[in-house]
Amino acid sequence: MTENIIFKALSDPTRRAIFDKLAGGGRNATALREGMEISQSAMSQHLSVLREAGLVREERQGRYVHYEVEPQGLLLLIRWLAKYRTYWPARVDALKALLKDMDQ
Amino acid sequence: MTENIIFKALSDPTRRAIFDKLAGGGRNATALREGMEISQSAMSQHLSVLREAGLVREERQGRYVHYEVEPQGLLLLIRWLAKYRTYWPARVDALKALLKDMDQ
DNA sequence: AAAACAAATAAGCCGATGCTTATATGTGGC
DNA sequence: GCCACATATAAGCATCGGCTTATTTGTTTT
Repeated sequence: MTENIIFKALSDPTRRAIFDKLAGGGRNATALREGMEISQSAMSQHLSVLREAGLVREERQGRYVHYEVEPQGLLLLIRWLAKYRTYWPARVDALKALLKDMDQ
Repeated sequence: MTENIIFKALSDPTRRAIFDKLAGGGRNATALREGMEISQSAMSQHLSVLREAGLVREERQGRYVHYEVEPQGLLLLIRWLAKYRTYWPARVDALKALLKDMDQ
């Protein structure tokens, strides 16, 4: 689960869209395809890449496979970004929201 | 300067290494190459990609071109990550350090 | 002006990547 | 067992991406 695999996995917009959908709630591959104009095979391959990168976890449930975001998945990316926090813009909405979330 | 261009730019390990070097201090392309076993042309092309992604800024200084990290560059990546903060592991060293930095 | 050096660009090569279609594997219901 | 459905995998194709070499552009020095 190297940093590089994660960046590669997230470098494709379709995979980021899939990840985003999963972040809104775990579901199976068929449900993921809804409204996405993507073949069954392509979806399966994308999910495989996301899983290899540790961004997604899967669990078989009967004849479906349930996918969901792996909470540890973004860790390396967070660490990578944190290395450069001297370069983060000082006042960023996202940061403020993040702070509010964490400050407890 | 779309999100996608940034992810693509950072998906290459050589470019992340270049960015990392620049984060340690701005310098020109020749200096960047030191200890990196990369051709002049390849370096120039990588820097071009980083610049297009808004991660790096350049300024001509005589016959050298000085490159440095563009402070706004990581903004979109930060925003992207912040979207998924419900999935961030609660106790992360990087986060704690970040908090300490920001909480003032 | 000419030579020397820094960087950018052009063109081509080749491996990586995302897609397609076709087929295989897994699982539940009849 | 057999069929239907969910997902994975194989194989091939087209495009993309990072590299190379060669050349061009820009700037300083003499």
